[in-house]
Amino acid sequence: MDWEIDNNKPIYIQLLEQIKLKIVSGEIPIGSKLDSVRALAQEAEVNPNTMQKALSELEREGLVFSKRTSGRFVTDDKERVDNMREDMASIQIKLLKQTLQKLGYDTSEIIELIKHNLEEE
Amino acid sequence: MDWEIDNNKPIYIQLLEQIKLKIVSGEIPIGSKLDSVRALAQEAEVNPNTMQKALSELEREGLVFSKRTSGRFVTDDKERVDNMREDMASIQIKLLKQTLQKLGYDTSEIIELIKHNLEEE
Amino acid sequence: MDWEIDNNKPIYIQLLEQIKLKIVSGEIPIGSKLDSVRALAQEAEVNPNTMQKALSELEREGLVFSKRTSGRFVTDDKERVDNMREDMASIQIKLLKQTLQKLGYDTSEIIELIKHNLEEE
Amino acid sequence: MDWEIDNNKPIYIQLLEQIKLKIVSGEIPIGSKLDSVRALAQEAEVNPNTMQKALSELEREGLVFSKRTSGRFVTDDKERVDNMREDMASIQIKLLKQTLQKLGYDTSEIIELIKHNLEEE
DNA sequence: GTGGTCTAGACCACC
DNA sequence: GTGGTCTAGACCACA
Repeated sequence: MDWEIDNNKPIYIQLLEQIKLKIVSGEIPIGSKLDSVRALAQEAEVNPNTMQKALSELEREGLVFSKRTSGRFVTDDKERVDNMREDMASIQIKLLKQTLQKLGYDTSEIIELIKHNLEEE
Repeated sequence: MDWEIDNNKPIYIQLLEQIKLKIVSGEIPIGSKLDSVRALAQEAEVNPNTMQKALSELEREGLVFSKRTSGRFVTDDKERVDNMREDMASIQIKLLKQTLQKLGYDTSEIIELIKHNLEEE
Repeated sequence: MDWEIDNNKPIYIQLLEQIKLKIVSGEIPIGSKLDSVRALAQEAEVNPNTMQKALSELEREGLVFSKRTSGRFVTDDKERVDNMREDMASIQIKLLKQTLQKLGYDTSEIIELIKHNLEEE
Repeated sequence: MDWEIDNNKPIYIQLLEQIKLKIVSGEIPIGSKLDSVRALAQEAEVNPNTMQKALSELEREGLVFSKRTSGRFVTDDKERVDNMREDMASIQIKLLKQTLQKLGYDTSEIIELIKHNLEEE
């Protein structure tokens, strides 16, 4: 697992987001066991408390659950994960649309812009 | 000018972004005079210092300049504003692309998704 | 750290300049940790906000970066610091040259003048 | 007379400095009559009050004097002007020396630097 | 009246 | 404890 941490956002949020992305994208399969907090923390070079906070948050969101003694697991609720993936995509796209509209682009221009930007490189 | 402030981001950043959007979208015309710091602060119901900070940032970005005793003005450099508009759009689109890729969508899926989401509503 | 504040310039600019000088001259080593905003402010006998403003500027210039909870550090980019040192010197010299030219001295006179003034004392 | 005004310094200071330079450099000859405040203000595109302030200041410094009804004149005290020219040069050079020393250059390095910078271009 | 600076003091999230 | 943000209120030079 590769981690990218910068100083502009709370670290635990960054951890949270990156784990979340890996779960919904399937890079971390549903039902699989996560490494220990300590191991993850070491890997990401953060304080274990910080990693702990990220995981607790994921638990709150239902993406992850812990079995008392055997560790933490990714939820095995495929539907939930799939929905989340679609929702995240949909939300991002709508936010983009909003922003571009505020910038004064109309719908047809937006489509043009996106095509142009997606194609290049 | 209408202001929307929430608690998820520093206020001065939100002010900054909203003014910026209005400038690049043309809602505030290039070369025009802005209201005084105090007036804007009152309108947005924030402390004058906070508004000042937002405007200073805009000044750093070259979107705005101040004449010490006669007020603050939007730059009259049309090209700069236009470029900034395009850049902002382009950056947003690329960020979306990145996020969707991290979510595991490939380029053709991304295009499908966007079409689907833009058309609805 | 010794501070010299007068009333001819904004305080935060003076703080900024003095810290900058100490960094580029190596008096404050690259990569080292700065005292906390509060400590520095107390030392310089200014309001913490004023010191904060000075440090934020330095951060904008890339000479310093902050880790939100562990403090502020001098950049460890030696090249950047060295370049800045050279640039600052070069700029000062060119400004001097300009001024002396405006005073009506030609290049050879300028060299004479400088020699004369540098040697004495 | 060509004027360069920016927004980073008090305008009257900029006017003052530019007139002063032109007097000590001889561009405006000693004993000569200055244009009227109104004419100068128009030329420099500033408020007459501002130009007035600059000239008053020059008067205080003894570089300029006014004859009740016939206008303002540059002092005809050649020695004073010459001294001022030399002093200004000398002060600038000493300031440069100080700055470079604070940047950590020793005297021989300073000479090298200056040679290098003066020769180029 | 304008932008700009400064202080004092408070609060917050983060680690 | 750290940096960061925000408010309230004051003062200044400039035009």
